[in-house]
Amino acid sequence: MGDFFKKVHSIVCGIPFGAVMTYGQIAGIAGNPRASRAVGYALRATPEGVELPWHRVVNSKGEVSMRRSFSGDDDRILQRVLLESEGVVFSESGRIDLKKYRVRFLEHPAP
DNA sequence: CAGCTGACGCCAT
DNA sequence: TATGGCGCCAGCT
Repeated sequence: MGDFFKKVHSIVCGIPFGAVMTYGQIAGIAGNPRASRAVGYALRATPEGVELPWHRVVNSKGEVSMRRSFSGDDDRILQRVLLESEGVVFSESGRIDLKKYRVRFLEHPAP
C-alpha cells in the first residue's frame, strides 16, 4: 500500500455526513490532480476491516461509480441508497447536484 | 524493467 | 444531454 493510497483513505475518511467529493478532487488534494483513476483503485483496494465512507465519492458528473464487475449493479444501488439515507437527492437521470453536495476544502481562492 | 489494469477526467462530435 | 476516444498515473505481475 503506497503513500498515495493512504492519503486517499485519509481524505475520504474526512468527508462529512451528507456530503460528497469527486475522484479528481481527491486526487488533487492527495497531490496528483490527474491520478483520479488511482483514487478509484485505492478505494477498491480498501481492506474490509477499515471503515471508510466510500459511498461519498462520485465522479465529475455527479454519478455513482460504474463498477462493471460481477458485483455489478448491487454496489451501485447500495451506494445510492447510502447517500439517500444521508439526505442526498438523486435526479431522474441518476445524478446529484455537485454544487450542493460537494465539499470544498482548499477552494474559494483568497480574494 | 516493461507491460497491464482500472470504482476516472476531459474534449470533440 | 449523450457517446466515444484518448490521456493519466499508481500498483501489480
